[in-house]
Amino acid sequence: MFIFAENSAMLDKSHKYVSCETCQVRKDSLFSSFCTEEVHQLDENKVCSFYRKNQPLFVEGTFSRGVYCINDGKVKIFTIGESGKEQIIHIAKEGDVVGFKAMFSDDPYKLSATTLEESNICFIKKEDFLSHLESNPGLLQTVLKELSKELGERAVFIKNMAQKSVRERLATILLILDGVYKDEMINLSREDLANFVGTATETIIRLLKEFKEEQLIEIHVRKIEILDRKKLLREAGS
Amino acid sequence: MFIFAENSAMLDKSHKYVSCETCQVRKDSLFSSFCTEEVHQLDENKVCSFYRKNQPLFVEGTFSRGVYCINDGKVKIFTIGESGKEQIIHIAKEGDVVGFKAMFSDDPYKLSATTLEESNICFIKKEDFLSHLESNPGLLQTVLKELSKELGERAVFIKNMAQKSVRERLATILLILDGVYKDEMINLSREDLANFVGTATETIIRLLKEFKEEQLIEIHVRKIEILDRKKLLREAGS
DNA sequence: CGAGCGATTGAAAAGACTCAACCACCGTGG
DNA sequence: CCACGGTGGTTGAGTCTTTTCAATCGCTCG
Repeated sequence: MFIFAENSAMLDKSHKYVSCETCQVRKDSLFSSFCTEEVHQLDENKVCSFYRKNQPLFVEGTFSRGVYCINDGKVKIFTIGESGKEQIIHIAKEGDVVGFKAMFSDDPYKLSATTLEESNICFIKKEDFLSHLESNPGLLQTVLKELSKELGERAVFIKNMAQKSVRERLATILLILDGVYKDEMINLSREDLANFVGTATETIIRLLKEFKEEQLIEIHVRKIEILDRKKLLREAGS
Repeated sequence: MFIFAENSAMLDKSHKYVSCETCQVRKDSLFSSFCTEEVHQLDENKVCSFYRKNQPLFVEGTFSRGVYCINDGKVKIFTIGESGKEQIIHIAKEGDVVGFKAMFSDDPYKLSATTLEESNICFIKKEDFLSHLESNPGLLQTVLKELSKELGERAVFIKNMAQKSVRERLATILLILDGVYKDEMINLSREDLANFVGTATETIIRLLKEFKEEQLIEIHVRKIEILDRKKLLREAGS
């Protein structure tokens, strides 16, 4: 059923204007602390857009004009290496607010963001976001917390990259993705997976096959189903 | 002359109480925007301590009680992997303020900090720091900027770990250390170097030998002198 | 003087990468 | 309706970097 969902109209997405008042994901977002009045202001000034798969939100080297609030869909955050190879740093999902880190310095984006699937994403102008930040101590608190959380996550990421084998890293990343994709199955190209794990796509394919043979995962063409989280965690070596 | 400095009294350090008013490194620190009154307050409440080599400032898993302002010395920031191996994330130097990231969440430290050499370090209590943060928008600005800068640095670090060879990574790290140690020579154990580069100490030794043979560096027992920054940058592949 | 730690070297083994070829699926256009 | 081209996925084989393990060395400290 999962497997064929893609072929049905069930999961088709299209442009829809989402009001912040009724937005289901807002309560988990940076803006969870907003009062009715603030939500209304947010709603007035945002711009809600539909993105197809593989459309960029922003590109490293350019300057921030505002933040992106993901209402629905997934976005990869990555940077490009010398050789042109992407390194994915993070996958953002519904409820995540993306691109606000670059707003606190006058430096250009150090990362790029591109949709991984069809997505509905709202844009909030830099000045609006900053003015909310000034007037709402709760938002500031949340932002500081988020920044510090991400710093911690990246330290762990660095450690994983530095100390774990590719096999362990793949297991780790699959578990992270399991959290991102929640009730859906993981749906990433082999190349994106490789660019997240930091390895070659061939290696990813071979290791996925191993995991499949060991009954840790099931592969449905492009989608990956986690069968045994406990064993996978053991494989991840942490 | 450099080489023998260690044996003379010239570089010996000892405890000294540094007044924030006259502190030479404050102007480059988080507290650069402070007015006379604020500097005075800072001075009143800080505690200045002398640390020998290899003393911890804080340990991952414990809770933050305040921030550490390095007046003199170097501090490694690291996390411990499953196998017990350290992964160094950052080396902090004079003027750096360390440990304030953990203060914005209620989570324990995710990183540890330990001195790499004899150091003079001031401690500012959490409540004092936070109260300055509330009353001084300039400090908040600086903190946000710093957080976003570090997030960017860690993304680059991840990319380097994921995409570069050990040799390239060593070159990269040597250049970073060159910036940290400025006019001094790099002075780290092979093991610390390995834990920064993310490799085995034997590999570090072999690669340092190669770099030495290629006239990129000179090795004075434990200290490393950079001879050719341009070539090293080329080796670093960026 | 002996213990012990950090640095060094050598040799063998393993993990991962590269390259090249091939396959499978999908949408297009004739 | 089918051949075509393109993209993404898969496989195999050979190569190379890096790791691991074991042994040695040199220096410092008690």
